[in-house]
Amino acid sequence: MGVTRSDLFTQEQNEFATLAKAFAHPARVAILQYLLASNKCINGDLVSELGLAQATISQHLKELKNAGLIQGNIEGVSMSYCINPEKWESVQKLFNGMFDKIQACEPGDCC
Amino acid sequence: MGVTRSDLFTQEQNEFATLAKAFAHPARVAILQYLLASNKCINGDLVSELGLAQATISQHLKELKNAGLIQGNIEGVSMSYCINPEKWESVQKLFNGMFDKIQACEPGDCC
DNA sequence: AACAAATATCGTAATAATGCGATAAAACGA
DNA sequence: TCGTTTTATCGCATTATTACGATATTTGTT
Repeated sequence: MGVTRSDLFTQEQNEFATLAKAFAHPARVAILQYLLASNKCINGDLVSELGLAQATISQHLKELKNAGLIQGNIEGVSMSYCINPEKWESVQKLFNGMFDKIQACEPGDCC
Repeated sequence: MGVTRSDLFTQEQNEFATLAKAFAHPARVAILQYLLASNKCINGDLVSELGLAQATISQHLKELKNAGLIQGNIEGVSMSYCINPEKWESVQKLFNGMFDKIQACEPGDCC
């Protein structure tokens, strides 16, 4: 008990939930917004930008990387992170595939 | 330690993260897809549809309701849940506001 | 009123997520 | 090589999430 029953759901449902989980923390949202605003970015900026400890930010960056939303390159002594454009576009399509499924309500059918 | 530092982030970032958290479980994704597919819906359908216990589904429905994504009406002895269309639309706009922020990469700027 | 059906809530156990200090690892310059 | 800077990982404490049986609540029926 206490463990998510991924086996009960479709691959798409699990994938959607996993991506949503990557968005489900304000620090990660802030990181993504920062990367979106400045195409070029190094991790050090984030430590001074957000009020969290370096270890915490590194952990959030790892999760975003695991989700495929960002990618990192070694830039000399520091690290350069940016959005993964292909993944970003596919995620937008996945989410809009969900959002667009809503249909007009017939009066009486809806609550 | 161990508690999310919501005070460090903007209201928009916290709101975005909270909504994403509502999507961040395959059972809730499945529930939303079911509600999107059938405009009319009662809770009992979901218990037989998904493989989870009644108490668990009721809990997920509560979270979706708290997030404002769905709304429930008493329908005789049972309960009728459906998507909240206004909220749904505003969430789509919020997410696309994020997704659309990506800009074309100048070669050399990106990693 | 008594019963049945459908949901919600409670209590509890297990797992996941969050935050951060300490430390390791990697890359550059003197 | 040694020291500096930057990032990643480890270990731990704390809080949040998930699941479900048991029970309470609500509504309609007889």
